[in-house]
This record gives sequence, C-alpha cells and structure tokens, in this order.
Amino acid sequence: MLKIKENERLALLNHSCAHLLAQAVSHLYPGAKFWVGPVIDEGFYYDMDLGDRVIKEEDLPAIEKEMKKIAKDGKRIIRHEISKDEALNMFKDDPYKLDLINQMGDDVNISCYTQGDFTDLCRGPHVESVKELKYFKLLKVSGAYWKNDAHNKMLQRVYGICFDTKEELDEHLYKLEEAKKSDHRKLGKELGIFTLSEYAPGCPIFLPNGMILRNILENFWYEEHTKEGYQFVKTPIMMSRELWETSGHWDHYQNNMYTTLVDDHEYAIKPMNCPGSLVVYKSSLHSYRDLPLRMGELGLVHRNEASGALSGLFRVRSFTQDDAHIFLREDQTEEEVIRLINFIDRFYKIFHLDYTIELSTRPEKDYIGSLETWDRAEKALADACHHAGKELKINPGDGAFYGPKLDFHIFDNLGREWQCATIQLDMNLPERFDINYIDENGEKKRPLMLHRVIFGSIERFMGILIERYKGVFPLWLAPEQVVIIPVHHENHRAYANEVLARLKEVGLRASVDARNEKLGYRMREAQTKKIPYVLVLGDSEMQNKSVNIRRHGKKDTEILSLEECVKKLHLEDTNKDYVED
RNA sequence: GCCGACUUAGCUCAAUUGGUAGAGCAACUGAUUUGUAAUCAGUAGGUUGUGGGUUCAAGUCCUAUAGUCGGCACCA
Repeated sequence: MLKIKENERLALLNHSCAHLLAQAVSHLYPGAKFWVGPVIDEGFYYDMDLGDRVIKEEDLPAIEKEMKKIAKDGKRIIRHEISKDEALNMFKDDPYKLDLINQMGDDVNISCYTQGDFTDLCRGPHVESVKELKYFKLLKVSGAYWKNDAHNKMLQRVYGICFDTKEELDEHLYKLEEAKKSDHRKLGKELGIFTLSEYAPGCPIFLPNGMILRNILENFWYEEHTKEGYQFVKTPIMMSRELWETSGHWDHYQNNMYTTLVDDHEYAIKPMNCPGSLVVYKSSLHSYRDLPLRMGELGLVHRNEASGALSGLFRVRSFTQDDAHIFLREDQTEEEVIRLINFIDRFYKIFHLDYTIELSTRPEKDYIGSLETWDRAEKALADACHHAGKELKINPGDGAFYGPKLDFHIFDNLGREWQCATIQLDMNLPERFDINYIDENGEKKRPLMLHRVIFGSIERFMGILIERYKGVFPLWLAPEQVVIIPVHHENHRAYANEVLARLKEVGLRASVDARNEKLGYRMREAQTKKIPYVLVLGDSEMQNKSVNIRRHGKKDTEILSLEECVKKLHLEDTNKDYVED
C-alpha cells in the first residue's frame, strides 16, 4: 500500500491540496472555520467547522469543481512570517486558529501561506503555485471530533488524495476499487464462510466452510502450542460478580460487559479469559520448578463494543481469543518474551503475513505498580524484541494500566491496521488474586503473569486471511480442496467416485460434481468458488487411470496418473510451507 | 456512542415528477448428453428492514427505530 506521508514530493503535494480544499470550502461555505489539514498515509484531510451545515458525499463534486477552478487560476502560494501578536490579531475571529497560535511559544515566528483570497496558518512547506495541483480526488467525508476528543464539537472532515500525474491518480483509484473485491465481508459471504444476522449484531455466524477453516486453524494452534510446552484449559463464559470485582473488571470494564441476574445473583459474561486462568492457577499448588507455566485457552469472550465500531470479522462483540497466560519469575521474562516473539513470527510466516511491532509504555496516570517495576518491564519487552532481531515502534503512554505490552499489527486490504498478536505483562492480577509459587527455600513467592494471543481473535485472523489470500487459500486451509468433474455425468461417474475415494483416503476435502451440466458450467463454478484444484475425468483418463488436473486461476492443465495426483496433492496438503513452482 | 450514506426475491441489481414491484444468477421441473468460466424452455419466489404518519394512491415523501457500511471516538 502506497504511503503518501513517507514520500516527500507526494506529502508536499497533498498538504498543498488540503489548503486548496479549504480555500474552495471557504468560497462555497462562507463563514467556515478551519482546524487542521494534515497529510496522512492515504492522502490528506481537512477538519472544518461549518456551523450547522454538513458536507455530504454528494457535495464533493461541487467542491472538487471549485478546487479545479482555483487551481486553474494559478495563484502563487506565498509564505509570510509574522510574530505571535500579529498572528493573534490576524486570526482574532477564528477560535480554532487562536487555539493553535496559543499553543506556540511567544518568541517564535509564525508562518502563514496565502494563495489568492485565502490565507492559512501553516508550518509548510508548500508547492510554488496552486497550478501544480491538477490530479486530485476527494474520497470521503466524515465527522471528526475537535482535538480527537468525543466531548468536543464534531467537525466536518473531508478526505482526498493528490498526485502529479493523471496516470498515478487513476492507478491509485483503480487499486482502491480492486481492493474492495477481496474484502473479507464480500468473500466471506460468497464462499460460505460466515454471515451476520440482525438478531446478533457484531456476533458472526460461522457457516460450514468457515467451520472447516476455523477447525484447521484451531487444530494447528493446539498442535503448535503443545510442541511449545503449553497446557490447555477451558473456563466458563459466565462467572459471578465477585470474580470480576477481584479482577477489577467490575470497576474498570463494566461498560463493555454483559451482565445478568441468575437466581438474584449477578453474573457477567467474560470479556477476557484472564480471571478464569487465575482461578485455575489457584486451584492447585505450584513449585518454582513448574515455571514458566504456560496455560492456553481458546476462550470465547463477549464485549459490548460501540455499535459504530463493528466491522465484519475485524471488530466484533463475540469472539474467541487464542489466549494463554504464562506464570513466571521476573528473571524469566526476557527469555520467555523472545520465545514468544519467535513463536509469533513462525506463525505469521506460515500465513505469509507481514506485521509491525509496537511497544506500548506506561500511561501518564492511573497506572499501578512502581516506576522501577515499569521501567524494568518495558526494558525487558524492548530488549526481547531487539534480541529477536525485530524492529520496534514505541507508543508512549499507550500501555494498559496494569503493564506494558507488545502489539503486533497487520494491515487489511484497505490499508487499515489491526492488532492481532499481543504480549502483555501484568503486574496487577497476580497481586489481586494473591497467587503464589513455592521457591527453592520453601517460601511463597509471587509470580509474574504474561497475557498473550497470537491470532488475536480467530474471527479477526480469519478476516485477515481471507483478504490476504483473496479467498484462494493455500491447499491446507482451503475448505473445499478438490472438485472432480466427470465429463459425462453418467459414463464417467464411477471412475470419478473411485478418484474421490482415493483422495479421501489421504484426507483431502474433495467432492464430485456429476450434475447434468456442461463441463464449462461446472468448471466456471469451481473457479468462482476458488477451489484450488479441479480434476476433469473423461474417456482417456478413465482408460489410463489418470486425471486431468488444473490449478485455480491457471489456464493450463496437466495429465497425471491417479497415484501421482494423490501423492502430489497429499504432499501439498500436509506441507504448510508449500510454494508453487 | 457521534457525523454521513445505504437497506427492494437466497445473491447482484432495476423501477419517470408518488400511479399495477421487475431482470439476471441461484432454486425447482423438463428437454439436452456435455472436454476446461455460463445449453435451452418453463415454474415458483416479495406486507420493498421494522413501526407510525402524509396522500385518492407510498419502494418513492415525513417520522421513529434496527441493521450494515465509510470515518470519528472507543479498542484491558
């Protein structure tokens, strides 16, 4: 995905285009006031206060037209530097600009840019003249809270993008359209993976094909975690109020929790699995020899997410975290985190996913634990990341109140970033639940706790996978792997069933399409359903005990003996690193 | 939750200024007997998301509400 912000020329162009947008809006919406208009990876936007007026999608063409008119007029963009006092005077009627100016130091010069009848406070730089702004497009409108604060007024935000040439712009717009074709919501419906019902907003329903994929992922997860030395538990999805009071969720997280009364007693549906894990931990004694104790749970959680946040499989109210809680001594932290990072890396490589890692550090306030503990914990996470050879972006103050965390982010098809894996240090719950282990000297000690997920949520991860593979899954993940098409629905049916039986013997998910339809019709359907392999069987195949095999998306076909075919497909099915030649 | 858009058959979409809800695909029935992306014909399929209202008349206008989508806020 193209990142405008990282390209110097495009950043310049897009920022200037934001000013052009503001100028056009100032003509069409007299009295409009302007907040900020930054460059972002996707282009630019400008936040504006239009009083009671709102800009709708249908208004964009008129604004674009005005922008083109101004650009054609070709005014130069001129920079002035003025003192803070002059600036305060100049923008005295504009509360937004005054707010910006007041944030600046008293002695600095403030720069303004003027193009024709429009002057905007701005650090710059800008292109020489509005003439350079030819190939742009306004993309979308939305509301946006002033200063990103939901208590403030909602401003009007218009997004757009600008390029140097028509070709670049057209190509970009084309790519945006193309990306929509592999949207997991569209493919999820077409491929019978999941559906949404208005009876359960934000709670995806998995269909038979989706369940095949999901079961494969879960089995894979259990296998890999078993190899890594994990144990598994399953804790209840509903537990009593007292548990959540102990964990702190009742006070800190109740807005997002579903609660209910059972026989006059309050219960909550779990929004997280950790309290359950702690109950498990406390159900027996633990020796220092058992640490690190890795306790995994594919745990179904429910969170009452804001209605506006819901989005396909990416943001849901009901989801399964591939959770695990690791109990360890503080001196084991770095080693365990390195191990986790490598584990996650191994997972993501298998699914051909690129990711970025972010370290979220101590919040400014409302955190628990001492500064020293935080510093040590943050350092342990950062060091582990470096030792694992991974780059790290710091998110200052973004940690949970109970500890710092490493987040792993993956981009979706539309360039949006989603957190999947996370490794979180918890300095709070061990305390609250008063958990212990017995050390070498027979004394009680408090272990540290790590929360971690790798998929993040199975739902979100499936969404990511659907988009990553555009619905054409690697063989081992494909819900339907092979479709066998007898050329003649009666004459070749027996042989087709024979081939089917052989494929099933080696565990392949195959079916015979012996409908009374033309070959082309059935072939088309197999392609539409993105089935990895189609085997066509006619007279010659039947005589020679062979198959005519075709890979999804390829035009060419190949004749293999039945046994060669079974061997080839079985090999590919059981090899997750399989790469086509 | 906030700003905006959308919601018509299982799916994808049509329906002048308010004037009898249609098409393709899918499904079903029959004909056809098939060699790598759509054989032909027929049948059935709907309280236009839901509830109110305006009107002689509402898919269309007003209103409330739900869901979905694009952003914003949120995301332990």
